[in-house]
Amino acid sequence: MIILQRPQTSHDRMRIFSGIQPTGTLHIGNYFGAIRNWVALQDDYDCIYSIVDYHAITAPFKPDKLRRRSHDLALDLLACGIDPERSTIFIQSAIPEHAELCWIFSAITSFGDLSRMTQFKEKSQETDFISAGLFIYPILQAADILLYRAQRVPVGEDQLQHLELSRRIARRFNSRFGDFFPEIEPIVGKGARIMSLANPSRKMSKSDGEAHYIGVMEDARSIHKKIRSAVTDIGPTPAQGMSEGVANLFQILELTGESDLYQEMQAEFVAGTLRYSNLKEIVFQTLMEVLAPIQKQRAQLAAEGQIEKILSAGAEKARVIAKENIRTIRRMVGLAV
RNA sequence: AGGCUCGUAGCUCAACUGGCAGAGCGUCCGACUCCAAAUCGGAAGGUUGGGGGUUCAAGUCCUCCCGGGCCUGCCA
Repeated sequence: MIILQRPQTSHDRMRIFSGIQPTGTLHIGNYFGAIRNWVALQDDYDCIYSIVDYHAITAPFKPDKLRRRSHDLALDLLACGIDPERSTIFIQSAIPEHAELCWIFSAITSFGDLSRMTQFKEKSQETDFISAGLFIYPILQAADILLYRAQRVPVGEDQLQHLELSRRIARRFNSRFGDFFPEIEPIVGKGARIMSLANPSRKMSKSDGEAHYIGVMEDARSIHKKIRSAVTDIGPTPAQGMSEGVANLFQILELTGESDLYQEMQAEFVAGTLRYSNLKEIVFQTLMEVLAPIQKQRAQLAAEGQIEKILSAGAEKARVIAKENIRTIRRMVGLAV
C-alpha cells in the first residue's frame, strides 16, 4: 500500500543520486536542464549530488585543471542553490568506494551490454585515445547510484540507456547475492533542451565552441554579444511556423519564467510584427535577471573561502553511507571483510 | 617483448628524388541584415609531438624518447 503523503523526515524520504562532470564551465543548458531541477528536488528528497571526477578522467584531461575545475564547479552548484545543509554534495573521488563498487559490478556486467551503449559508440569516435574507462563508464554510473542505494535518479533522455543498465546490474546482483539494491526509477526533466545559438539544430554544448553556448557565470557583455549573434531567420513567418533559432530564443525566454513577456513576444510573432533584435534584447535582459543573482552569490561564496570545508563535510556524510553499504556488499559477495 | 604504421594551424588534411610550411572548415574584424544566417572583403593563427645528429639546406634522411593505431608473441 502506498501512502500518499509527503515524507516528513529525512529518514523516510526517497534518496536521489545525481552527478555532474567537472569538465569546463556550467552553461545555461546544464542549468535549466539539470541543475535547476536538482535545486527543486531538495524540497522532497534526500539528495546526494556528486562532482564526478572519476568519470571526468575517462577523457583526456590535465591534473591541475581537473582539481581546480572540481572546486569551481562546487562553487557554481552552491551558487545555483544546492544547499549543503539539506543535501549532500561532495567530490566523487573523496569516496574511493565508488571505484570499488564499480570493480565489483564490472564482474557481473557483460561485455555485450557495454558494447551496445550508444554513448560509448559516439564518444569513442570523437577521440583517438579510447580509454578502457570510457568503456566501463556506465558501470561506474551504476556504482555511483547504488553505493547509496538511491531510488531516484534525475537524468536527461540521453542517459536513460545507462540507467537501464544500472537497473540490470542491480537486479543481477540481487538475484545472485541476495536482495540489497532498490529498483531505480529515473526522474526525467521537463525536456528543457536548449539548443546551440550558432547552430540551433544541435544541443547546446561546450565542445562545439564559444559561440555555441552561454556560460552561467559568463559576464553580461559576452552573453549579450552571443545572444545578439544567435542564428535566426529571414523574418517572422507565422504561417510556416518558427525557425529553430527563434524557437530556441523563445525557449530560453520561457525558462526564465517571464511568462508575460513570453506571451507578448509570441503575440508579436503571430502578428508578424516581431523584431528579432528586440526579442534578443528581451531574452538577454530576462536571462540576466536569472543569472545575475547566481553570479553574485557565486562571487560571495568564493570570497568566503569555505568551499573546502563544505566539500569535506559533504564527503563525510557520503562516506558514512558508502562505508556501511560497501561492508555489507563485501560480505554478500564473499570478499574480505 | 617483437614487427608495421602514423603524429603538420582549434579541426580535417596537403607540401615531388631534401629546396621560402599551405588549403578547406572554424575563429576575429568589416560590408550586407530589424538582429542573425548565407554571401562578399580583410586579418590573426605554427617550436611540423620532443631531444640529438647528417646536410649549404630537414616536415621530409638517421637516432633516441613520448603518444596513437594495427599485427604477432609471452606471462597470468
